[in-house]
Amino acid sequence: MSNAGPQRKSDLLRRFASTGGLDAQTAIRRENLLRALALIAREPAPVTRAVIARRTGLTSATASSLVAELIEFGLVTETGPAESTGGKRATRLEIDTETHLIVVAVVRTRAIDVALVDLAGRTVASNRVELAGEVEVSAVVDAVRSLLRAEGAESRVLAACVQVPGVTADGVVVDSVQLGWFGVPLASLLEEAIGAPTSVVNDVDAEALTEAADAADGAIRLVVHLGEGVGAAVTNGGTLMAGATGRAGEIGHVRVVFEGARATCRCGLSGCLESAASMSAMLGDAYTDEFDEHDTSLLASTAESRERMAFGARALSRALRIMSALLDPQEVVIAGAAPALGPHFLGTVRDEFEMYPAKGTAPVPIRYGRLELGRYLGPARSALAPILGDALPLTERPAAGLAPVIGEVH
Amino acid sequence: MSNAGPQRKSDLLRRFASTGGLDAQTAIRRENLLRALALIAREPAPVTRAVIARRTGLTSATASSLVAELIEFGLVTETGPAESTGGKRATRLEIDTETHLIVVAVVRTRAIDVALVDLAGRTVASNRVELAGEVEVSAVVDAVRSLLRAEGAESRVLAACVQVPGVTADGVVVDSVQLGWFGVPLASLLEEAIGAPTSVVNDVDAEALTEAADAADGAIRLVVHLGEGVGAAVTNGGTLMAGATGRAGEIGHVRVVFEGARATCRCGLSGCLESAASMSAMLGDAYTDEFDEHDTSLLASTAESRERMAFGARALSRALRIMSALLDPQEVVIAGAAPALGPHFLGTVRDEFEMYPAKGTAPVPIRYGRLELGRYLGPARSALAPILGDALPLTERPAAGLAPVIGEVH
DNA sequence: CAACTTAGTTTACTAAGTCAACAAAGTGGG
DNA sequence: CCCACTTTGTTGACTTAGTAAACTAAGTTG
Repeated sequence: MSNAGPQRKSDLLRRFASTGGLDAQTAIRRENLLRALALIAREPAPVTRAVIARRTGLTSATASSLVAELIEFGLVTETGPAESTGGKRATRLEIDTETHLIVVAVVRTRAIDVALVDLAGRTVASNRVELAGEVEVSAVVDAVRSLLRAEGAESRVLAACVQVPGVTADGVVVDSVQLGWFGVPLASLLEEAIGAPTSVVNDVDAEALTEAADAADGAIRLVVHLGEGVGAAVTNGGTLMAGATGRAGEIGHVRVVFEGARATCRCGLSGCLESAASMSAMLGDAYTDEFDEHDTSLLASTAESRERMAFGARALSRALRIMSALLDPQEVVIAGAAPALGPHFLGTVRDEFEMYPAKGTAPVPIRYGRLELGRYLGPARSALAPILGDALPLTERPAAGLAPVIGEVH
Repeated sequence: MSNAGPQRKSDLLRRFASTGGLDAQTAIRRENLLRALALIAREPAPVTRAVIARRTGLTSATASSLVAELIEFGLVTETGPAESTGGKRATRLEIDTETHLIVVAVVRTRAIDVALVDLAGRTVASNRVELAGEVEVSAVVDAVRSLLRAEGAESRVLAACVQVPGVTADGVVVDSVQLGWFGVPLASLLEEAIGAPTSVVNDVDAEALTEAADAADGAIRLVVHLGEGVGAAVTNGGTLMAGATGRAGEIGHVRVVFEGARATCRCGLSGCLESAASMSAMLGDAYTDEFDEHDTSLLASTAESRERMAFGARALSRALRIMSALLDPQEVVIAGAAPALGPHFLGTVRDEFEMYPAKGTAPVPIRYGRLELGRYLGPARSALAPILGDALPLTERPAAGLAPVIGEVH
């Protein structure tokens, strides 16, 4: 780290931040830099300058020049020589995890989690601030500032993202009933406080992006979130399909049960997917906002709860059949708190799904969301998206034995 | 037309045909050429070099150079001066309809339609060849050759597309039960015969592309095709979403009717969407392969047929509710032979759709496919896609009073 | 150890942008 | 009516970032 952080960072932002007014020449250079970066980040085998040249079709001279710039920016480092393949040994390239950090803040109704994530996706520091009453916007800024100061990382922040429950658009929390926030320009507030570009993301979208982390270009993935309600998201490559009015995925109140609908849904109608397949519908009072996804003790304890889950699985698979026939996705992910329902529920959904195999459709793997990926990857990816697109998958597992520091920070 | 066709054409193909081995510099030039071309084709107001410079953010020097090249290629022409806006009068630019032509062949079970379409989307010549027995591959080549000779247009063909019923992939008719063709490399056969790049497209996909003709970037459209079966397609901007295994849109045999399913579907199961909402299911024997979409005489004549249509509308709207909640599309298009079902059917679908408005979703316009756009636009767009992307919308209406020449050509 | 391979850099060249000056052809006020 | 001002489009000098090919560096293998 010969070159100081802030210097390097502003160069980087100038090169990558798509402020619209990019001229054509720098745009293509940006494209090539990102292609090289994506290769280094995603390829399982060691990547060298020669590999970049071969895989991108660029000349080795260009590959060298791209790598030089990526190293200059603190995005990539050389990590010793690779084995020879019959000639001079190549120099391994890896993502630089020492220079830049991503700030992630997850705002919940009773707590704020703040984390620092490196460019490989490892959580290098985290902290939870418990909250007494309502969530104030300033509490988010304070929580972030505290952790940065504690880690001495103020100058290493490349980008930040705040995850909130509710409707978000363009850095603004448009409508969050859970937090009581309406029209809060959260991104610009935090941006001013920490001096790094900040994005704001919805919790369901963040989760879908986490699941789509290693997506190849053009891969379609259908993510269904089960929580208090039911939502869905479609990811195309590494990006979300937002829909014409930004309301794609609102499948919770679509009617799927036409006979034997249990009760009226909170929306006023009956037979909604949500009233059958949400966590609340299946677990009743056992499911709360602070539900622990790893606790499976409450499940399937009574005949009634088993029956509820079977009913929910049936309703869910109905919706899944249509959606997956339409999109022919790579896979279907059932995320949110659903993994806590255990293998039996997933099995039931699969069985129901395959009970009516639609002619002409391909079999689709259905799996649970990967809780072990950690909750910070989706927002971290969102933070980087405006700068580096989805070049960095951030799929590295969290470092073993790193327990989050729980407690107040002032 | 000072510069002869073939010369110009090969230059054009060299510049645009994405043979993969494009180097980075020519790639960006290609991009800019297409941006300029798309502006000229799509903008309602007259486009000039100055407009291109302003809208693309490129300098006026670059805009001039781009336009010069487009004119050289026979894609654009100057059409007189525009009004002054306080200074020198600009030169209007329009798509050149005199130089290049697109060949479209539509293969049906008993006839082949061939058409020549100009770059504005106008059908400038067409012919139908009625067939006695089975459709031979050579008949397609002959039909195209005949029309080209009759019009003296052999050297003006920029690209071609053949539309066939059945499964197609990469220029090959993989499986067409209707034609009895399996693994026919149709594209390369015709390409050799006429010396222009040729693509092969499925009829449902072609239709969806026609409907998405004027799509803005990133616009999501859901097109449902009603014919002998039921299929769907999702278009994102001007391109089709194919799915992980190329089987997106196969919603015909998804179960949507759970109570009171009429009969077993031809797939062996019951309650399929197709068994309720296909044209065959709703019209019975009145619907055949050679159904005339403009003939509405058979419809709703009996109480039973009215009831069948209502049942079909209900089943269809169930599927539509989920799909549109998931994708939040700009609009839903009911295409295929459906427009022949008249306004009453569409009204029923809309009513059923809106009967259970899912909370959180946006209202979606549902409309019939636009038969008046003509059947050649989708394939024509597919023909150009490998060369010009979707720069040219081809949305011009067919020239009034141009009746297709019906009869044998030898 | 010589011959071959592979990695990566250096140098000359090229494509295609930007910038700024300028010519061409209009409009409009005194 | 003429001169100042606008707008369009072109021309030429300069810049960015690519390619191609020669070259250096550092290995492996017969």
